[in-house]
Order: sequence, then C-alpha cells, then structure tokens
Amino acid sequence: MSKDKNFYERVYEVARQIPYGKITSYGAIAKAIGAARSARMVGYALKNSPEDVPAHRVLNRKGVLTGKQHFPGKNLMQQLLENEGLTIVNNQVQDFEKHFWNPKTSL
DNA sequence: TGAGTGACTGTAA
DNA sequence: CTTACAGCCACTC
Repeated sequence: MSKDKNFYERVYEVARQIPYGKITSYGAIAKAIGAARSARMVGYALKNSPEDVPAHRVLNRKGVLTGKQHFPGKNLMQQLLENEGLTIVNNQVQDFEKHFWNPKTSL
C-alpha cells in the first residue's frame, strides 16, 4: 500500500487533462503536481495508471516513446499516438514541441 | 531498516 | 551534433 497515494492520483489527474492529439513529458507533469524532481515517479505511477488515463500521451523530454514496451502489444503506444494525428519515427514523435501540452498552462 | 530500481532530466565532454 | 554521468524521489523487497 502506498503512503503517498495522493502523489499517484495527482499524476493521473494531470494526465487525464491532456487534450486529444497532444503530448507532454514526465517532468512537465511532475512540476504540475509540485514534484519537479520526481519525474521518474511519474512514469512509475503511469505504469500503474488506470485505463482512463491516456498514458500513451506522456513521453520523455526528447519525445521518445520510452514507455512503449510497457504497453500491451508491441507498438500499441505508437499506434494510439498516430491515431491522434501524430507522426512517429523510430519511437520518436516528430515536431514534439509543436504538439507539446504544458499542464501548468491549463491550470 | 537498508539497499536496489526506474515509462526522467540537466549538465558535461 | 551525440554520448555519458550524476542527482533525484517514491516504491518494492
């Protein structure tokens, strides 16, 4: 059981706010919840994320699908992103900054 | 209780 | 430009 379950829920809450066709980074979410240095934990939390959380829209700061291997199937994450109008080459999103969505901006 | 781990990030070479 | 290293926090065993 987690002591700071609130941390996870914060991550989910922000992740759910990611608009369709947009993407963000782990660090961005971490900052949004006030845990800028816990970007790694964001990814860890997303690993346990419920289905209503679009974890596939969360990438690392380079725009690489680092968590692709954690999704069911082999390239589900990429397919989901491509389905949202994004272009992915070599596990990396093209025009990452262009589609980047800052959680703090939405707050 | 302590050590190990990770869907990361920023800085250095 | 790319590659390497260290710092970071929360979680698991």
